[in-house]
Formats: sequence, structure tokens, C-alpha cells
Amino acid sequence: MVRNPLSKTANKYLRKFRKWPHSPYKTTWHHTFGEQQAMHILKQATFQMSSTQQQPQTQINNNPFLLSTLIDSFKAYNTDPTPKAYYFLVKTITNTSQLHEIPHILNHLEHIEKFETPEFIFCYLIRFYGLADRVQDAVDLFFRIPRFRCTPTVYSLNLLLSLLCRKREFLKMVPNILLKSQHMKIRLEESTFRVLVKALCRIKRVDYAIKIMNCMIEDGYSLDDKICSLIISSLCEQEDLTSVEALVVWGNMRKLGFCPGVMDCTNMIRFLVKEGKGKDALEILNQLKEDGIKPDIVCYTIVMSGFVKEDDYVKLDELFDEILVLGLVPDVYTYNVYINGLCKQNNVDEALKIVVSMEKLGCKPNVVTYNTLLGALCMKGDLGKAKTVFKEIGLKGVELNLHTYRIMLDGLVGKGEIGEACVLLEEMSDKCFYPRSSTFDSIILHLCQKGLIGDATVLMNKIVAKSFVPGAKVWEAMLLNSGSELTYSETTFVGLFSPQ
DNA sequence: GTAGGGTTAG
Repeated sequence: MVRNPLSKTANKYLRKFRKWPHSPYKTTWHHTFGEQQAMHILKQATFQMSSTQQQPQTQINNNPFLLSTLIDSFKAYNTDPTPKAYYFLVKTITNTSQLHEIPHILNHLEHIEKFETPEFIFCYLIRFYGLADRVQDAVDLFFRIPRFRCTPTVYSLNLLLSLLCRKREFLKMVPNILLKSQHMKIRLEESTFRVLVKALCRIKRVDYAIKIMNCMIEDGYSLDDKICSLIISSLCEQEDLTSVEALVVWGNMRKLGFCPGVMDCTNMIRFLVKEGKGKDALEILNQLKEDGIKPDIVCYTIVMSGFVKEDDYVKLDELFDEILVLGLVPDVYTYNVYINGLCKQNNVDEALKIVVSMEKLGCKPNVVTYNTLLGALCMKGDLGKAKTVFKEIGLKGVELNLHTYRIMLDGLVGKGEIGEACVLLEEMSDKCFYPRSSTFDSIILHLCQKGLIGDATVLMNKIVAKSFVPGAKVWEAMLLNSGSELTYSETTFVGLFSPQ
């Protein structure tokens, strides 16, 4: 390639293009060259060490191998070791488990070197100690940072705190660290509180997280929306929290000026619906609207599912209408909830109409839609229709899942259509889908009642081979029907009484 | 810069 001398990429360090003459004395270039060479030697030495897998015993001037190599290689090029070189050394040492070198390196950095040690070197080591469960070492190093002519910032504080927060046993060290960090003149930031809140939420101590948030406000820090969101989302994952308690926290946050976003509302709504508080969920949705934020289809869908759960179909219809008025487009989840509502009202015909109209609107029903319909049809006893729908599913290119089969199988068994049930059972077996054990029991009972003991025995053997355990009623039926000609194979018993 | 979060089931 011919370099164009006028191009901007021309090397300014070539004599031809140089802007300024080099000083005849030591130049940056020389310095950089020396540094590069020294680094090269250091890297080679570490590479050799790690490839031979030997623990070098060389101790020069009481310094262990890698540190000596660093000092010597820089000395050879008449330059001082750089922070970058130390950083490299520290990384190498942790990666090759030469941990005994760390104290030597730190001593050297503290007492021999004169430069202001960059904070990131300590952060690296603090993280290393923390992840290696050497928390006390991490804490000690943090407090030692000023002795390296380095002013620690909130960055290393946050790091240390996040490491301490990984385990409950270290949490008790946090207050002391916070206190001492004030003496070190580290300015706490919202980010620090975020670290604490995040950690507390992770270990499910949302109560403490809320306390931290309150302390923050009392100390004059501004309310951080991210912290509130974090608390809300963790709060909503709590198992033992009542909806009243959750609403109190929510209300207090709003009083403090928290502006919930769509996601916060979704979390809250999901929680309330799970607790059977559809009306409170709706209240949250309405608050969102009052705040001038348009709830999305997901919010509406969850609230709607709450009303289906509570059989409040008036509210369900109102919400469905509201969605359309707001110009939101219902998706398959929304339709599924609505269809489930209709099915629960025993209005399967209307549900089927909805399916047709959603298809027309370009929203493809999915396996959940069909499972809902099948379940309703079977429940109603309309097995003929259920069979039609069942066939239709495959034709529409929707894949049947375990539930589809279980619903259909239970429908057939419920109507005593055992022959067809057995055919379906075979089909399921091919796909490695298995019915609930109670369905197996029903099938065997039906077979026995019909006097088809042979078929019952064959099925029984198959079931046992799959480590299902037939219920007591099945045994009874089999024994009553078999008389003296009990024909279980030995494996039946072996399989039954010795769990694999 | 965006997505995330949501549906059935005995």
C-alpha cells in the first residue's frame, strides 16, 4: 500500500511528517518504548510461568517472582514501573493464583512507588477478594486506599458495599463501612443507596430496603425513581405480604413524590390480581391514567384476568370496551382472557364467535385459546364440538401441548369413550406426554367395569413401567374382576414397590 | 436506544 503523504492518517512521528523536532534528551517516545519493552518482558515471564505451570521460587531482594520481574524489566529500560504495569501484574496474579504475591505488591506500591495509584487497581482487587469470599481482605484494602496516595470515591465504596451485600452474614458490616467512609470524605450518592436497596431486595429484605429509602429522604437526598421501582418490584414478589401492606407502601411512595411508570403499575397490578384484589388493581390502572400515562394492553389484560378470576363479568366487559375506546389493540393474551371469561359464563358459542372475529382481525388464536375452548366444551359435555375443535387445531398449524391432550383425554374418559381414549393415549405416549395418574385410574376402572381385564392388565403394566402408581381403587377393581386368574407379571410388583 | 410485564390448566 502506498501511503498518501497528504492523508490525515500519515504518521506524525515519522521524520518526514513530524510537526515538532524531538528533544535530543529523553522523549515521550523513548519513555513509551522503554515501557513497552518492559511490559513485553513482563508478559513473556508471566506467560512462561503459566505455561510451565510451575510455582517459581525465585526471590530477589525479598520480592517474589512476578514483582521482581516487573521491577527488573523496568529497571533494564531505565523507566519506572507504571500503574498500568501493576494493574497487569495484579490481574495476572489473581488469574494464576499466585496470591502470595499480593501483599508484596501492595507494600511496594505503598512504600516504594511514588505515583498516585489509580483507584481501579483497588477496585479490581476488592472485587476479587469479595468474590473469593475474602470479605475482610476487601474491607481492609478499602480502608488502606488513602495510603497509596489515592482518594477513594463512591465507586469503590459502592463496589465494596455490593460485595458485602451478597451474603446476609456480611450485611452487618455495612453500617460501619458507611460511617467510616464519611471520615474518608467519600460523598454518598443516590447510586450508593441504590446498591444497598438492590442488595436488600435481592435477599428479600424489602422491609430494610424501605427503611433505607426513608433514611435517604430524611437526609435530604432526592427520591430516586429507580429505587422506588426496585422496591415495588421486589415487594410484589413477596409471598407473605398482604395487599393492604403493599398498598400502604405504594401510597407512601406516591406521597413522597414517586411517579410510577407503566412497569411499576404492571408489577403492582399483577400482585393485587394474584391476591384476588381486582378492584384495587383497577384503581392502580386508573391512577396511571390520572397521571397522564396511557396504560398499555398488558396492564389491561392483567386487570381483566383479575375480574375473570373474581367472576366480575360486568367489569370485564367495561374494560374490554375501554381498551377499544382508547385505541389499544387487544392481542392474543387479551382475547384469551376474554374468551376464558365467556367460557366461565358457560357462553362457549360467544367464545367461538370471538375466535372467528379475532382471526378476521389478524390475531391468530394460540394453543391457550384452544385449550380454553376445549376445556369449556368438555366441561359442558359437548364432546362432539370438542372433537371438531381438536381436529381444527392441527389443521390451523397450532401445535398441541400436554394440556391439550390431557383436556381432551379427560373429556373422552368423562363421557366413557374409552376406546377413543386409548387411541389418544397411544398418540400421547408417542409424544412422551402422560396423563394425570387419576386419568389412568379412570381408564382402568372403565376397562374393568366393561370386563376388559386383559386390556386393563396390559395398560397397567405399561403404566407401572413408566413408574406411575395406580390408586387403591384400581387395585380393588382389578382384584375383584380377576377372580383367581390374576395375571400380573412379576415386573408389575417389582416396578411398583421398588421406586427407581 | 428498547424491552420488560400479561393468557389456559381439575
